Amino acid sequence: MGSRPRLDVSRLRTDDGVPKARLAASQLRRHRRIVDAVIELAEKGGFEGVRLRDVAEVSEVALGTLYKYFHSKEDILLFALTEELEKLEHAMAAHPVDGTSPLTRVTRFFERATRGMTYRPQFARAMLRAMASGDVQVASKVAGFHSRMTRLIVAALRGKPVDLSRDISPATSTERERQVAFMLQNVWFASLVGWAGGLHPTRDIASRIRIAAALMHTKSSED
Amino acid sequence: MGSRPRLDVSRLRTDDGVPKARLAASQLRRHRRIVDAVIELAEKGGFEGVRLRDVAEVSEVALGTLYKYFHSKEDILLFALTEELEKLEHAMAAHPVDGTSPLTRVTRFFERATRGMTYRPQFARAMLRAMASGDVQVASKVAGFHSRMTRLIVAALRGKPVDLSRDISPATSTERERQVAFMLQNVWFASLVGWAGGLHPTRDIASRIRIAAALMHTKSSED
DNA sequence: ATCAATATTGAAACATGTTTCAAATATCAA
DNA sequence: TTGATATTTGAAACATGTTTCAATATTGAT
Repeated sequence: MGSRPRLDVSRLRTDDGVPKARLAASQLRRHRRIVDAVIELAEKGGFEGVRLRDVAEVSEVALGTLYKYFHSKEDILLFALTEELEKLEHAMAAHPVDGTSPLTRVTRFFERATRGMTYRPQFARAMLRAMASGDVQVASKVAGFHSRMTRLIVAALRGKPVDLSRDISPATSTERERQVAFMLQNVWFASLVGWAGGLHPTRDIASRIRIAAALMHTKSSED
Repeated sequence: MGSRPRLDVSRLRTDDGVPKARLAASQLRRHRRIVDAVIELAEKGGFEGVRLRDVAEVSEVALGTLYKYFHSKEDILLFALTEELEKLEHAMAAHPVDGTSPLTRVTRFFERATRGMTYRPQFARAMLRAMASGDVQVASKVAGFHSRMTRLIVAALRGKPVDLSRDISPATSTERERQVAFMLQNVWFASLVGWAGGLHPTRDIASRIRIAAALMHTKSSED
């Protein structure tokens, strides 16, 4: 919260993750080194494994500089999460999920998303922890994540490829679709957190989603 | 995680919050002073407002002793949350929610629960933050919280008073009821977190629950 | 190439959760 | 009451996220 960096280098990208122009190549490289170092450390030791002094050392950047680029430890992990989401978006655009009913498709979508998260368990745990930090700073980014996920879910419900070029706006989906997407995300997130805490195995995540979708009678996308 | 306290004073209560016998009265008093101090500080400054050095000072207990009674800052806040849940349980037992349909009743139940949480916003934020900490230590307590909430939700769906004397067991509810309860809790929690992060007003919490319940066709408790 | 503006470094300091431990107290059975 | 045992205290130390700042380096316009 306190004082912002004097020079707002941290605005390399907008809050939505859109790259801002006008950034020296060396700065982009520094930015990447930082993120890569965090990923590397998170893969080994999860959230706690990411010690910022180590991040600074691995990425060959001064500790103070880290804070010119990011607001906090959580902020870096959220950035990494955004990159994961981008991968998922591209995968969905290139290879839309198939299946004959919205229920099947949406279930398969979440299976894919879950696999992407749980493939590197420690890294996933670190990102989840960052999301759940409850920090106000972070909450708005989480909201952005949410609306991008909604777009993907709606596409899966409809059985159409996502149109990534199209802006994210409520106009592209019905109220009902957004409500369903909202709930499924809630269930997905809660299940991931439970999984991360060791309360249940990976497989349960998918089954909860399926149950939730079924409960909402996700048979046809309008009903 | 690390080393447990040498002498397990911290087991004043079991993980479920059930008081264990055989505790000197002076220890119970210390325990209470600690919790009260945390509540007092959390009401003023939320999660960050709870500085353990202050807790120690206000409760007139040495810092090291705090850690004989609780595993962490989150642990104390979770204890406070459990107490809130107990209040809710007693309120529901004494004055069951009424309404002619499961949808109405469950909605009213969550309105009551929400009011109980948001009445002291900073305190609520602190408890939510503790819940979301992602700590494994804490995850199992959250699971316990979950099943107690499930019992209350099922009672509301059925329009019967909770039987607090009855043990919490799956046998007391149908699969379907538990699934609905699970999802509503996910939505409730996510909405509370969104509210805590300033993303939306209190009123939206109730409306999301209503929408979620309606989506699941919570018209009669078996259907 | 030179200079002014801007960014990075290195190192120390700070804040706060958590741990440690010897000395002082409290508790309780005999 | 006394002594053995268990608990609490007080104070310092530790770990790690975050901030600060003077000295140094980089960059971009001229």
